[in-house]
Amino acid sequence: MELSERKKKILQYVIDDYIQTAVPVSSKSITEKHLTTVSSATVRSELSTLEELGYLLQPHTSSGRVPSNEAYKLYVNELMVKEKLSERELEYIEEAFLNRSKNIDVILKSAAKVISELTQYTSVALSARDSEEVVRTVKILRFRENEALLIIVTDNKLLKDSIITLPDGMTDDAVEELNELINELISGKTFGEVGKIDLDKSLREFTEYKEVFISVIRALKEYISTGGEVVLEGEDKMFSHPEYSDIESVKSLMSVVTSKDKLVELMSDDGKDIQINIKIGTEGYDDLPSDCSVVTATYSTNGVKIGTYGVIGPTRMDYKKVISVLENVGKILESIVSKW
Amino acid sequence: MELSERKKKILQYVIDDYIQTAVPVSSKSITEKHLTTVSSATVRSELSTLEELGYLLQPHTSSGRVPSNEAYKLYVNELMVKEKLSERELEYIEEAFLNRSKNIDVILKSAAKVISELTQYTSVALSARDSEEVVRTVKILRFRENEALLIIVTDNKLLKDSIITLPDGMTDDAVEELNELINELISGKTFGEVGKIDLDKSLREFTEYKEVFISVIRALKEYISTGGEVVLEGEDKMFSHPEYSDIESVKSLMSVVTSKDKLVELMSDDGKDIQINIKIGTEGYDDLPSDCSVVTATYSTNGVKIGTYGVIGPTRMDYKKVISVLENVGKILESIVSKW
DNA sequence: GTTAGCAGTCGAGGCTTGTGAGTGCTAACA
DNA sequence: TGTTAGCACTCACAAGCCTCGACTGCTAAC
Repeated sequence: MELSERKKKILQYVIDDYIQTAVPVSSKSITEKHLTTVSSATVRSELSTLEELGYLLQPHTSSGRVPSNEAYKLYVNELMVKEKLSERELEYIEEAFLNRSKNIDVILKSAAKVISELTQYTSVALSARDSEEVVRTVKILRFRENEALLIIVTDNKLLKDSIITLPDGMTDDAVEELNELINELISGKTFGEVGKIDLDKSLREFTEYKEVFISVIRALKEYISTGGEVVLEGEDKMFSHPEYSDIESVKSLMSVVTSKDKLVELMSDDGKDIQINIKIGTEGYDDLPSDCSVVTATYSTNGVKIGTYGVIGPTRMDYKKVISVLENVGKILESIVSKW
Repeated sequence: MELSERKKKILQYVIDDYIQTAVPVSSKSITEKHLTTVSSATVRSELSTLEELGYLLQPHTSSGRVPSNEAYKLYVNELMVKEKLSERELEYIEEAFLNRSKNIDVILKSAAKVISELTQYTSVALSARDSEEVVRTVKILRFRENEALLIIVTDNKLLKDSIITLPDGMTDDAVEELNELINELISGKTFGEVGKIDLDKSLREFTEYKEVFISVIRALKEYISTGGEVVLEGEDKMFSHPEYSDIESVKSLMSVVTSKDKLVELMSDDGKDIQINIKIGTEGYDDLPSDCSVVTATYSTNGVKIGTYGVIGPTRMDYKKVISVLENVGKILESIVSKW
């Protein structure tokens, strides 16, 4: 059943007000602030229809109305008026990525920070570690007699480095040779394929510096299997929402947000082909308080994921703000990365 | 005034019990659990003397006693029986640092995690960024046409790397030359001295690749001035202490713990010449709840700081456990670093 | 379809009371 | 002088009760 225009308006008022105040919305307040042409009794009858349709809930008989999860879904799809960010906010985003390193960890951190600052919600960033992602090159850079940096460059042009140990007496030429061999073996392969490399077989072809070879492959595999970095920002912002004013709910939020595995599960997109993913009410996630929403956005250039960013907060979340921020951060990130 | 042996014993019982249960300790419980040879009335009179001396507090007339900050200080200095870690715990620490990178960030993270896991308190790790620390070498490693890694190696043998951009057409020889020039300028200098380098003057001597030179120096200065990495672990553990069961206290704890500046201030040692630093009650730190303690340990090899590690928790903290863990982590860390 | 009026509902906050744990004091004893 | 039993006293905490006020639902009239 399609809602009448007036019902839609009223529902929108209820949701907007509730998002702002966190207090159940009464018929009176609607006639005072928005619909001054009709009386509260009229609004009341509309409200009770909306309640029958499942869009509104009443915490108890004599209280105002609160939006249901259904209502929020309708809101983000139809009702919501998208918000434009202010000049200041846009500048703030730009500046955060100015002069920035290409190291994936650094970018994750900056993005998470910007998102949390602008939305005032707890934000999370996951570096994509897609098994379909292709390793472009691997480089071994020796910087001391016994130590070298292993740099992994992937298709999305972001980097990750880690330190490996070289055996005594290894010449620069040997390092170079090893480098070439490893590249031959690995570059062009997806993460998934690298994970399946048969060490024994490869070792037969390359016998001289087995240990280094093994440790390089191990570092690579470890990097791939750790499933991406997770960055958290603004965890203290959780406390500012009245729905999380009891310890128990904050505790459960925290336990999810500090556990990498749970977070990754929560931020997985549903396989839908949309860029921004909104989970309202987070039914099915037992660890979370029931009145939680998660909004995530996955950014990519040329079909290769850069990462997934998002915020976590109460169902009564300022979706329009959050979505604008995520969209704008996404735009800038993608333009920066594709410039390289 | 020196306390009698029995008073000391009783004080110790009170503190031990209170640390375990978080409930004010009654005279009766002491005679039941520890001092079965005397009556509760006797203990009561001892308790009231201890209270007069300022070691005990009574939340209200007719409740048991709670240790004062003075009592905790006495406790950690004299009364406390040091705890030995179990075999399992020692192994756990060892394993955490096995096969570990020398990158300072990675080490910080592991250490913070181990400390938090074993003590069950929120733990914090600061990488030392001592202005007295000496830069041993700086290395520019080119890994792509326009990009290079800048690696900073300091006296404590830990590393930090960041990415810099090279101008088009720069030859490998030029990079090498730049590398030498920068090393000439910087190696052997302390962080403090590097910070004071006069860019203009140095530029006169080196004109060819000004921009790269500037960006290298800037990266160095930035690294030095950011004042060290801060790692936080086990923030969710705060919730398990009954003293932080109201939102306000958790909020204030969180606000300190998520702010780098506040944390650094809090973890500064008092300039005392001891390795382990205990702040009880944290008077003077307005941002923290008053019933907080911070125990920190600064590790070093050959007089060079590796970092400062610690836990933050309620005054009613299991000091003996915390101190043992910090000592053992310190031992292993120092032995690992000095092996290099 | 809209409105005013009125009774009914329910949560929040304030007040009262009962309960029990724990102390302080006193007087007696070793 | 140290120790003990006994008893009156104190106080936090929880349960129960009451009042207040914000809303709603319903009804009858426009």
